[in-house]
Amino acid sequence: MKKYQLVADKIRQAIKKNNLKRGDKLPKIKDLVDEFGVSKATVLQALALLAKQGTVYKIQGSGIFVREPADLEGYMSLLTNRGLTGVVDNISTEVISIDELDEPPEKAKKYFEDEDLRCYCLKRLRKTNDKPFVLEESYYLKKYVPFISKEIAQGSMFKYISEGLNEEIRFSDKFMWVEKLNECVANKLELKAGDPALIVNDLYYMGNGKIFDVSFLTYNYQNSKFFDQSSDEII
Amino acid sequence: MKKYQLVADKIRQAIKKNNLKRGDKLPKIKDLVDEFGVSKATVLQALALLAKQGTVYKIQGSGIFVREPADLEGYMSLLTNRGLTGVVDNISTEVISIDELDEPPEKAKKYFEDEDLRCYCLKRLRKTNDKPFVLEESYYLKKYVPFISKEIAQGSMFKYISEGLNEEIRFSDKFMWVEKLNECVANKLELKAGDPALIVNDLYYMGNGKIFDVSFLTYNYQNSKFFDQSSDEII
DNA sequence: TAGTGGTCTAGACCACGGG
DNA sequence: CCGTGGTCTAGACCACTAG
Repeated sequence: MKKYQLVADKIRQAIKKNNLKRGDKLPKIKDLVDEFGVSKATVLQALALLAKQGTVYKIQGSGIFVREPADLEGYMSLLTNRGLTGVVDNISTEVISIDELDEPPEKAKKYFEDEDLRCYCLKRLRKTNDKPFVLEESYYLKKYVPFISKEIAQGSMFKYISEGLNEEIRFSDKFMWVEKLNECVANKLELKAGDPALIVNDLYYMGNGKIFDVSFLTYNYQNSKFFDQSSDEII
Repeated sequence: MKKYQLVADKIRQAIKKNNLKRGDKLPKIKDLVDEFGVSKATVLQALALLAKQGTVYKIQGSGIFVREPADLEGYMSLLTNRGLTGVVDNISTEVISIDELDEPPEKAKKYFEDEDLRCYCLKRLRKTNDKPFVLEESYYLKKYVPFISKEIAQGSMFKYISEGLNEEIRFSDKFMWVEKLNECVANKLELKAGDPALIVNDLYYMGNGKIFDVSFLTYNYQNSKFFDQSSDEII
């Protein structure tokens, strides 16, 4: 565990413990430096991490403040590459199919840059409180994800990749649009043909810069809403 | 202009000038330090900025590489708080109405934390290549945005606020969902009642942590698609 | 004008990737 | 093993906020 992550965790805990709310002030940087016995740069890194996650913001000449989202109940983060966490409760997963392909269909193939295009095609329906909210169609290169079983697919693929395979997801590209559902997809999502849906096309990159996963997510418009907290801080 | 911004600009220019493509390698950090005559920390800050903008990525023990989005033609960034830039061309704006209110409607009012709730309500229809792609309904607190004219609203509100009013937009919360359009909104977007739309509810914060703008954007599903590039780098 | 965050330096040492 | 990025330190000085 890196020092700045530890410091970030401690600050997060302190916010929770002291029940600090949006706009409440944190100790000044110098105090954090003394309290945690680290250098200013390390505290700044920790604060950068927290700022990126939407937990705090800094005002030059004034202080560090808690930035708490008004109310995220039921909203899910579109943007962190960490799967679904926290705000969406009672998630269950129905594995529809796991196929092994010599190469993915064109819509996914065009993004991969490896020669060896053998891949898994995984289709899942994910539910929250028994209501379907997203239909997933994912293509994983076997080169990076050599094995997927139904049991694995039942859980978090992110967790499996990072912990089970010890591969790191470093960044992602997302393409999003809205369209009308066709009957087949609509049925799976318990909607009707012509109903609206948000489509998210995700490209996930390994630590080496190669795409290992191309996914297409179709969200049920009635059971999914999203949030994002952005900040212009770098450090 | 800060040093790390200058360094970031120079690196960006070098990528362009040398026609570097996705996966191409940049000089190592030590060389960038020497070339620009700054410290390692400054180069790291510049690279953090570029990483955040999706321009580069680093691989420990290997190097710094160009991260170029495959093809962003026609896609717009949902996430930068900088208005619409670059990828969407030929933008025109039709100002529908500018009203002065003693307080905003409840859906916007609930987010503001100031006592003085006098505000402008600005409605605009934005088009790309003469096709409507988003209907905007924005509430600006007069305390922070004391004046809006039709001429101003015709241009970029972001530019007006940052350059004209010299106020800084520091961060934002976004809430997003998909719904079916009602007839009135559909007409403005040249769609039909019941057609799908992406709704984005934006909260924009000033440098002092106060919300000054609450906006509701309704996107035409046929004329708008979005992208986001994320990375887990902090610095 | 005091207090607080922002930028920058110079350099030490760690950790990972790839030949 | 070497080259490269990652983390961390200690401290100087700048820039902004607010009373």
